[in-house]
Amino acid sequence: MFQLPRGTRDFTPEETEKRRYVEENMLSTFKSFGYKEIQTPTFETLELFTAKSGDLIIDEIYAFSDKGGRELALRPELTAPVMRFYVEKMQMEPKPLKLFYFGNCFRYDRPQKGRYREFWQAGCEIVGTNTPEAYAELVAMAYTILKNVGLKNIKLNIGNLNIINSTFTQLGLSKDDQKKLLPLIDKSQFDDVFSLLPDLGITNDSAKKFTDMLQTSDINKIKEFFKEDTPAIDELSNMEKILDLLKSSFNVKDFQIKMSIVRGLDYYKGLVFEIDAPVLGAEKQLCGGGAYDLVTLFGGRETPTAGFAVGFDRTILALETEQFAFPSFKTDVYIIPVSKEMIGKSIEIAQNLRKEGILTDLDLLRRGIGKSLKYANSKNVEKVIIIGPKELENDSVTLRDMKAGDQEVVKIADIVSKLKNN
RNA sequence: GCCCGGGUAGUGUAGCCUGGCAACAUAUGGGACUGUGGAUCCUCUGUGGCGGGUUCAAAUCCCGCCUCGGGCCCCA
Repeated sequence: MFQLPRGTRDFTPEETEKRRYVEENMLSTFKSFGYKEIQTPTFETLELFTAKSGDLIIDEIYAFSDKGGRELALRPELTAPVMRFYVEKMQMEPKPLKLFYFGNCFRYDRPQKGRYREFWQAGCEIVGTNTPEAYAELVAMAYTILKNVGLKNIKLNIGNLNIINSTFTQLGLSKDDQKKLLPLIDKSQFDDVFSLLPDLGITNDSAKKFTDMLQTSDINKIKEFFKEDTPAIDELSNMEKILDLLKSSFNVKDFQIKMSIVRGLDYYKGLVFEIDAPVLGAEKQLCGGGAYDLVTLFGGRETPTAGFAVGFDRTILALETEQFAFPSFKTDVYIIPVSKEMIGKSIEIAQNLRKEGILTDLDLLRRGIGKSLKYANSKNVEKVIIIGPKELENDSVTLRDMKAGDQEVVKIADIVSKLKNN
């Protein structure tokens, strides 16, 4: 017996149908916002990812050498590949450039619910604009994607790294000090932040104002923290515009300002946001994104970029936890030949139905009618066509409605119209 | 990488503590039923995650590993 590799999964027909439904739903939302889908390879050069995220992450990357000695890696995420693609081949495309993707990614991590070694991400990047309306649209689209697939209970949090950085500057905190604070802020351990600040030379009063600011969702309170002429004021008014547009024009109202969003890496600039599904427990983040700069890191001409990624597997889990009613995908018709002699004619009829776009299955086990009906029933097929010599003499078949339990004799020429009318 | 809890036919479970023929339900194939389903009955097939130890004897006790899950770490 062989076993699945740790952290990977098989998907049954039912699961695959669910996943395909959600995938198509997500992709159509991207498209509705004018985004175009792209694809990149499953593996890339290892340095693409280490350049972006540092050598540390190599522990969590599926890295390998190929037979030519090239250092390669299964992609752990898709932003870097998309930006590589952009810098290599798409820099001259008209702006803004709106790209989305859907694909599997790989991380060597301890698996648990909502975290797998092979997982799927849907996401997008927008290149060449940093207007408030572009960012508001980005956030609204992330929110809309999750709402459109049918999630009821999600939480959208919006922050801004430039503003956080300005607070550090204003408080006169060194890079080292910031490194101590950021993990605590990220984990919302504000009491620990507060008690650490005096050690870094911050007065109790400032420390209080700082930790209050981190926890407020009132943008005016955040403004009060800053002196009039700091760059943060511009960033704040930008953020205010984004939030206004979200609320009044995109009609996305249930979000929170959360200044304590830090996100992992330092190529994020300005806007950051996250969407959680509280039902999921420990691994509850469904979506994360923001503005970032990878283009210059990858050798391209400087241009604003922003994007987000949605955890596809977690979205499915959240839908299941919320007991979402996934549509069922049934076979429309099951054809039963009553005897061996009827098989040829049955196949012929099946083929005609298939040409008409009717999902048609056919008995392939030469089973009796009773068993065949039982099978059709267990597969939730709605209609059964029974093909036997009696009806065939009049160019007819028996069409049986499995739900109602009644049946009628129908001319072969009329089957399609009969089926389509129901 | 750390702590904790699981793993018994395809699926869901019992038995484990206190070692003694592996059980039940359901599903699958065949049949009762040679032209009519969901019911009923009969029947075939299919089981201890893997490896080692203790023992006359291991699903059961012990050890290691694999794997799933809860919580950490991390989360690009």
